[in-house]
Amino acid sequence: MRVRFAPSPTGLLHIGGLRTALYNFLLARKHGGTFILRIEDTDRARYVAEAEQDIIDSLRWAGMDFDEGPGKGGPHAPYYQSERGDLYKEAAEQLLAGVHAYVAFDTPEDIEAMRKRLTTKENPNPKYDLGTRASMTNSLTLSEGEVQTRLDAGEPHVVRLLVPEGETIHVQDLVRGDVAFDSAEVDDQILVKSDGMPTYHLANVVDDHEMEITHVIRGEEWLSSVPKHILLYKYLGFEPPKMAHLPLIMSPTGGKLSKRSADKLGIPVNVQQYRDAGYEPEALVNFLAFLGWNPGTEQEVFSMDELIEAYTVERTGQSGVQFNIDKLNWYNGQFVRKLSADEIASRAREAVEKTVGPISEKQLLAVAELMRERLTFAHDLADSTYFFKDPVSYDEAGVKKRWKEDSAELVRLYAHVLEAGDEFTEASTEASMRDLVESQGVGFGQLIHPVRLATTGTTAGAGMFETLVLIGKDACVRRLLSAADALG
RNA sequence: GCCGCGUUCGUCUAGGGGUUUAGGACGCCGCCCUUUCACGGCGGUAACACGGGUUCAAAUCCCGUACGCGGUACCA
Repeated sequence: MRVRFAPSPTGLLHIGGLRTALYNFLLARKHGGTFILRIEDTDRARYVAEAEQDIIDSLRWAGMDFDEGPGKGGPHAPYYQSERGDLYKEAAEQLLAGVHAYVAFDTPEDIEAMRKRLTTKENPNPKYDLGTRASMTNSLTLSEGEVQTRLDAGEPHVVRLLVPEGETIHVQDLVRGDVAFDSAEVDDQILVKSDGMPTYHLANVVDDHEMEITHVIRGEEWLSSVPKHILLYKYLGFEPPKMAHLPLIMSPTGGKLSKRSADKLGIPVNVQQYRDAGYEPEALVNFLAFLGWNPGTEQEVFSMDELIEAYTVERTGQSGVQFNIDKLNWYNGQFVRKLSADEIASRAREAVEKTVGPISEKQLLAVAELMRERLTFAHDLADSTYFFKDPVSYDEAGVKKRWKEDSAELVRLYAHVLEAGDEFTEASTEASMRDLVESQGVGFGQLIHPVRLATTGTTAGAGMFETLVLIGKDACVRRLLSAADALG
């Protein structure tokens, strides 16, 4: 089994692309097959130089190493379509020789004029097909000599697929079953552009055959191109690979998840943005795997190895799926909690130091250990600045709810008790608080809530006494006293 | 317009003739745990697009309609 991920380097890798790569990767790993990366850089106008490195980095980050491809080589190198021109040229010549393709000299203006002439309400997109090819300038309408003369003169031309008449073209799609197309609906696709580069359709068919690809898994946007590919496989004498067309990822507001629509909703689309936002790669992978696929069990959280084990193409869904960032975030929390305190600390360090300045490894580790259950992202640690700095303000709603008439007095008393004590441990801080409330004849809550407010500035957090110990005796006393002054 | 694909809770989905008072997950709400917040546990909210057929029986099969998505490029 050999599968490929074949992106076009026109921009940063999109999560839809990552999901396509993932399904290919899972299939290959499950069956001990080969996962190939091929760069489809035949569109010189849309080429983006940084894109290739981004694709490679993103795949590695996500834990999907490829077996053959750029920088890695392999038996079918090179893995750039721009460097495989001879193969496409040869194929085009073979098609021309078998009269399954023809040369066309029409200029873009000619085609534009033809379309304008033929456009009606019923036919808003006239095609260059078996209905119109006879009225155009090509090797089907020109004499052999005339064609040769133009070719010799170096006249710009393209090579087009000669689509047959009256055929029904079938595809056995792994996720959709039998899909049939009438050849009358298929246009005479350009196979070789006037700059000599192949179009996707030709290059893709030639490469998939030459690289011995057995399974093509790609987005549904390709389904309507399949009849062209089937024809090419047939005319070239190639065996078509098995195909699976994936449901598209849609925006939460409907429509496809484009860069623009996502930006508007504040949803990242590029893998790099997820990486920068602090997502765990396993979480993104798990989430993406479940966007259009499910294992048929009730397990939701999967490691990459478990996904490989569980994956089957047959369980792929058929309808478009909406992107849901809440679920992704939930997955992220699941994976963050699986991390060691050490890993959480190293991921959070940059964000924490950015808000509170340099801190010791020991301290950061202790905070990570204490707060881990409360995190959605590792860098959420940076939100709890009170572990490192005195609070500069107190949560307004919290003060209103928890800070009573007697709070300042009680907090001061507690500060004095802590200051006088020899010990400063979870046990000692709790014991002195319990003693104090008893001697003052007040409820436990009347002290602990104001103490939390005074020492952290918030009403939420980990266990109070563990938190106090981490903050440290001097800082606790100082904070209690200054809060008592500030809040009265 | 034409062609192709699709349509089960708000979202991701299970279920593919009787097992279903349609199951799970996210979200939301409530309760429990608890000094708080989270985690966790328990419970709740909420769906078979519509209309015809086939059948003893349809979410499940067939047809139609509606709606959504994709394609209709010398882009991939």
